[in-house]
Amino acid sequence: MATDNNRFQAIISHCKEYGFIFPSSEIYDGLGAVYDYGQWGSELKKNIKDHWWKSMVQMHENIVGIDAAIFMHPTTWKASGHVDNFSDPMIDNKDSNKRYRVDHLIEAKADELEKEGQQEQSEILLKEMDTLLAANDFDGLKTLIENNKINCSVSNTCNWTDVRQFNLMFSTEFGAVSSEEEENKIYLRPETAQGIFVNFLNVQKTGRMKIPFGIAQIGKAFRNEIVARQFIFRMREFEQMEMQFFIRPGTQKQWYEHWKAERMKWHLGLGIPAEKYRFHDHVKLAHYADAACDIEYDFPIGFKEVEGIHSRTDFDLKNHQEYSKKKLQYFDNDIDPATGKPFGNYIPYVVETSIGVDRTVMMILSEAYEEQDLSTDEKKDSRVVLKFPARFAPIKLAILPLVKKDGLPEIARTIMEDCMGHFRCFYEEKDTIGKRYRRMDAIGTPFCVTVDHQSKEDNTVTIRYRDTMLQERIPIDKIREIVLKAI
RNA sequence: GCGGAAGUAGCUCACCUGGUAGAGCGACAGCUUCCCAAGCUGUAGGUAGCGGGUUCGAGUCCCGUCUUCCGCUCCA
Repeated sequence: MATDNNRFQAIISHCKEYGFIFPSSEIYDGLGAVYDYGQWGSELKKNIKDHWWKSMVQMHENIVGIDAAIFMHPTTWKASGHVDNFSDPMIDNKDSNKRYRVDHLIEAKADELEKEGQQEQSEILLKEMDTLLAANDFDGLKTLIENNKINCSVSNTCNWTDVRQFNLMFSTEFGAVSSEEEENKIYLRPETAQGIFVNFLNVQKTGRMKIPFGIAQIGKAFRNEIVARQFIFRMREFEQMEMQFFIRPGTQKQWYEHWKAERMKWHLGLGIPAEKYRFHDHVKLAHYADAACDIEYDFPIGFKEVEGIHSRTDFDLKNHQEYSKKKLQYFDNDIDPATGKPFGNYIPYVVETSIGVDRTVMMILSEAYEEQDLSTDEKKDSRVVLKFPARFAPIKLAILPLVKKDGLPEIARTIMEDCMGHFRCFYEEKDTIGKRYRRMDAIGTPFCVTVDHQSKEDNTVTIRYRDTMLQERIPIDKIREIVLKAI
């Protein structure tokens, strides 16, 4: 793992040095677990998103996309379970460094008291806890723990930190006038999915969508992380590409398996070998799921989750229906072969595929990054090359006059004019040709064409391939076609 | 959160036991060059993370602080 970690660090350095990814607000010492995409990183990321969108939306007649706002009505997060499940006061034991939810800790003590026959004591304890929790009285909660001599089960001591609130969600104030009032508080979405659920009927009706159908979305989400490390793998502000697939109740198992297989096919289609992937089935399921798994990729830091496939049941739509008092149901006219009657009215079940954009970027980078030793007997030589699939490369084509005189730049410029409207090109006339090739390797440009004196005679150039470093002579008017075919 | 290490030019690093900062690469300008980095000339770039202390004098010693990396913990 030690060398793998070096590889991981090398990739991070390379990303910064070659304009892919910078730490956020670096001139102010950075902002924890937030990163900015630079000139080439943003191109790479955009290409990945475009590819996903194309394969999920464009290639499926029954899937459409939306772009919901990041701000949502606060009740959304009550309905989704995010408020209740992820904003509990926590406390750490200083000796064992074990972290507990305060309510769990106290409830366990109450259970214990009850078992010992101290029914009354137990009830008093729980009642006090409820009062303090309702009042957000953290000092009081700590005192309660200490007074009742509640020990950590690992260290068996009562040496506790202060009670702190763990907030999964970022909150902000809605409205220009600042106020202490709670009702002005709204959250930055911690997942994009809810924007799809609250628009379920809008899309279904206006798009005349028939079950089974999907709604896709690419967008930012925000979560406070307990530990924030590992580069862009775990960020506070991140981007998701997800699709919620609405289905008949009872068919969830079959669709879950379908999307598991489909999504893995997509991953293998990136040119990444199968042994770099594995499924990881969730044993402990989130509050909304009846089956869930991750697709994990073998990063330099080990196998880690890139994508999640969840069978979310009707949890979300059912809760939104309850909280909003609006019917979120689908009328299914199709005939059920089992009964000979229409399926009728129901809240659809949902299978979700959710892939992290930033994690995919990191996966593509990890897969592409290669340090090569090109030494011969005469001379030591090496290069760093990013072997991106051509469709993801930030720059598709570099156009290089061999020397910057004798009319060569002029010819190169006409090639530039011809190609720049079709894909990202880069023109460069500085330095020796070898140096320019290597610079392009470092940012993963798949093709370089070089204009030389022969170009003036017969309108040909040499095209040089990034991965093999081989060159061949091609007519100038074929360049565009060759690159377009590859991307 | 705890423990360890490190923070000097864009990058990698040097300055040994305190005396007012240097190299290579890179960048830029030019020369040379007819196909794979490290040929020649020139230029720019650092108040040594930040704050304080000791000292005649600190990058170099001491304290604090911030950031990063490694390990443990945590991971909804």
